[in-house]
Amino acid sequence: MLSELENVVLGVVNVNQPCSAYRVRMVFARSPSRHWSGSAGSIYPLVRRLESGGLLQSVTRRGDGRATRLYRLTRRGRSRLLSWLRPPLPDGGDLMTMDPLRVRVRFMEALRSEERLAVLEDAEAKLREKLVSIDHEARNDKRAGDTFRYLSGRGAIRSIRAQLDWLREVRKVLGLEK
Amino acid sequence: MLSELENVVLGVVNVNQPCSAYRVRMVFARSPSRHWSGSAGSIYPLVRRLESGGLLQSVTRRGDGRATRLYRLTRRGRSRLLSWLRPPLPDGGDLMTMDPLRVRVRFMEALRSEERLAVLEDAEAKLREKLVSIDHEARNDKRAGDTFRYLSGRGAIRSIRAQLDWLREVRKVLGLEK
DNA sequence: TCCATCATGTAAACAGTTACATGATTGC
DNA sequence: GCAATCATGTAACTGTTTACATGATGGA
Repeated sequence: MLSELENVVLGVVNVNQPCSAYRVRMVFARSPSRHWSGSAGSIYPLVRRLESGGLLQSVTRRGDGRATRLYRLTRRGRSRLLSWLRPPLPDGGDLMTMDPLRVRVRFMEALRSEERLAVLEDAEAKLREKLVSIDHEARNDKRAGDTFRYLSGRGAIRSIRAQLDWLREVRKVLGLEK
Repeated sequence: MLSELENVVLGVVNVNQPCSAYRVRMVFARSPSRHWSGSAGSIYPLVRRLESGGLLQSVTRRGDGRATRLYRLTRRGRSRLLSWLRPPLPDGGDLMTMDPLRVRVRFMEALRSEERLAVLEDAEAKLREKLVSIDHEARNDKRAGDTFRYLSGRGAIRSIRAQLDWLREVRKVLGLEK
């Protein structure tokens, strides 16, 4: 079984073929989510692993002096990607997102009322800011015709909006409305 | 700096004081999210670590034959919990959730149209099922007056509903409406 | 008496991060 | 000539999981 990151890397290479490990790193580095850092220490060993497992193949671009390895999916690599993508999806528990804000609110009882309000306001400000930048990106993706990147961005937008709406519900229930 | 799990354990102990490591494990095991398993291998060394770091203190319940360690937060433990809870929150990028469904849709281009539909339908069914069980729990928490557990559950509900709404948008954009 | 649950722990493995290290290419 | 970016890699560490191992308690 491949890890989630390994499957995602297969997906990234598939979309950017032929694709250097460095480019894979940049995809993660520029991603709005910081879930995977795309650090050299994770990506280079990982693509090597996928190559020696027969899921990726590479050609080394020479002549221009620098040795850049460009990866492509093998047929086996492609069918691995497809079987990860296709149903059955992981079950409901693994499909649930983990929200660091939600876990804080779970334990927020320990705070005084004004501190609770401060947390909620800080969260709201940070989420709103993020929402703006992701919305920008999504509009660009739409304009560029990158449908699947656009749809993924739309998911992120809806998720953040849900967090924002929930924050107002939390305020209301805790009697912290402005 | 404590890890996210260490902070959450501090929160769990705080809410259930005096609290055995086993009970902490059960909180994770029964959680609808599978983000942390609460495995013995993570929890027992972790609480020991927090104890030797002066954030938890324990009394060993004897006399009834079994040796159960019951933990409480020390003053330092409590102030650590509070400083994790209080602003400033981690920035927007870390506040974003990572959604395994969203990353699959990002790469779904590789699938044929019927397969895409099958993925979306599978996701919808699994999320709906999860929604029902979390909604039950949230109602129980509300009835029991467990406000913060209730609010956290409400966050999960809103998050799943957002995923469900997004799934319909994905269908629409991809021309896969029933 | 037996099974589920409560209860504690360890060893090995695994995934990923941080920090370090090197060097070529492109544009100013 | 210099800085930013492209490009590849390793070593040490951290956090967590899986699998194993043990034993007491409470109820059918």
